[in-house]
Formats: sequence, C-alpha cells, structure tokens
Amino acid sequence: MQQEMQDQEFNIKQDPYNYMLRVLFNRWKPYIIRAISFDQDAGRPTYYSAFFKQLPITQKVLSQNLKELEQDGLIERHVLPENLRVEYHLTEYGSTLLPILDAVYDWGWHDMKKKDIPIDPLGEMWHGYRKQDASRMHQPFKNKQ
Amino acid sequence: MQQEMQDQEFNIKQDPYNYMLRVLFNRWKPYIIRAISFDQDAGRPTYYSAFFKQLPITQKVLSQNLKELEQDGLIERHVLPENLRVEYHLTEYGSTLLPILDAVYDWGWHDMKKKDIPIDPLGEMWHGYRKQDASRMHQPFKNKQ
DNA sequence: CAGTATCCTTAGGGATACTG
DNA sequence: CAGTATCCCTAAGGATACTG
Repeated sequence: MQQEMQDQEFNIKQDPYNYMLRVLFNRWKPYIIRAISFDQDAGRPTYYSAFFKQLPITQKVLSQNLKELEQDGLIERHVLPENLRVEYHLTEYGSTLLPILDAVYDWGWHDMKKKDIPIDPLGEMWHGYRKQDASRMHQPFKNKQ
Repeated sequence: MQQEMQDQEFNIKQDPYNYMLRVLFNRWKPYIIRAISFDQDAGRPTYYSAFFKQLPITQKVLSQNLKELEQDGLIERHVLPENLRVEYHLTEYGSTLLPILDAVYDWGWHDMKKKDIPIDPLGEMWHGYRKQDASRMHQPFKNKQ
C-alpha cells in the first residue's frame, strides 16, 4: 500500500498555485478585476469599452480574459440590447479575491518603495495609495492627444 | 498643471502587480519558497539538491529562480566549504510572503474542490491539507523506479 | 459597440551537455 | 555537489484587420 503511493510524482498541473497562475495571476487579470471593483465602489458598472480607457490592453486579450473570468465565476456579463453595450460586474465570489489582490499589491508596493523603484501613479490611485483624480483615472490610453 | 498630469499613461512595468509576477508569481517560486519554509519548520536547511527531490524542475530554472530570490532578499545562500554543499534559508523578509502564499493556495484549493478538479496530494501535504507522509514527501522525482 | 480572426513576437521554461 | 552554457519550444500576449 505504501508502494502504490510512492509511484506518484508531484504533478504541478494539479496544484493550486499553478491553477491560480491561470485563474488570477496573469498579466492583466488583476487589473481587470481591480477596474471592475473600482467602478462597483463608485456605483457604476464597467463597460467593455471602459477597460481601454484605463488599460493598454488589446481587444483580443481583453475578450479572452473576460471570458475566462466569467467561466470561472468571478465576473458576470450583462448585455444591454437597447444600446448594444455590455456591462461587467464582479460576482460575490469574485470579490473574495480582492483581499488577496490587495495583499499582493501592498507587498509589492512596499517592496518597490524600499528599493526605490518608481511606481505607476494610476495604479496607486486605484489602490488608495494616492489621492484619486478622476480626470486622470479615466483618461483614454488610446487616441491620446 | 492638470495638463502635465494627463499626458501620462498607465505603465504596467512600473506597477506592483506586474512586479509581483516577476518577484513571486511565476511557475516555480511559490514551490521553492514553500519547500524552504517546510524544511525550516522541521528545523533543517534546504540543500540545493533537495529541491529536485520534491520538484520536477531543471537545474537551470532552479538556479535562475534561487538567484533572483536571493537578489530580492527573500532567501539566503550559505556555502558549506567542507562538503561543497549549499544551504538555502528563508529570510525574515521572505517569510512575510508566506501569509500571501497561503491565502493564494487556500483560495485555489477551495475553488478546485468546488469544481471537482483533482488536487495534487504532495502539495496538500506541504500545506497541511493532508496528513504528512515523510516517505512520500521526499521521494525523488528523478531516477524514479 | 463589442467583439473575432490572423499573423507575429517574445519571454519563460525544458532538455541536454559540460564544469570547478 | 552545485551549478553554467546552449539550444529548443511553446504559450501568452501584441498588431492589425474584419464583422454582426
């Protein structure tokens, strides 16, 4: 019985850390979730087009990530037929990730400060590390100027 | 003065989330830190060769990650000249990441359970989700059978 | 407006061999 | 024993064009 146990190796594909790399810790998901959460706090939904006003992400990558986040139960997608817009909301389940994201951001923020690495001010606003300035926070990245 | 603020875009390279993707959330670092922490709890150091008994990682990738972790102040490297071995320890600073890693693992573990995704038992032992079995936990991955 | 579809680039990691 | 050095490969993301 010990033998049948021993012929197993660690399978990273079935481990929660690796799983979380797919579910949450990729290049854009923390920012997408943060953007939705930020709008939610302000009492408004997040439209598909709104992400581009905050994040230099392409449509392909955004759509991919939104689809995965929806399939994983972290966000909800609502189509408004009258004007062809689509709203995104954080689910309650998805919001259970916010404390983790906060802890990660905070650790990183302090480490960067400690090491004198410059920190992006927009991200700081989203996280309350800098006074919020609406005129900057929704300034489009594209069609700038 | 508002103008000079507005002509800035979000620079992901200077944001803590992205920074943490390099510092901590890559394929192997959570496991490396976990392995050292596990040995530390058991009162012993972690030798370079010991990682290969737990993780299917290559020497190149392990060395790379250990070097970064050391440069980032998360682990310490001690050479024992008498027998040419090298020990690795978690620094106090590095151990401040453990609560975050635990929270990430736990969220992922519960999510996988909820969705009936099989979870690797070795990782569960390292995290106390399964009774520890020393005979399995240090079974080499390489030269198996 | 909110997406697909295609093509391309690159960074991270894997395999293997070699070294002080 | 504890690493480098090379070469290779894939998966994630970027650029651009098109669509209901």
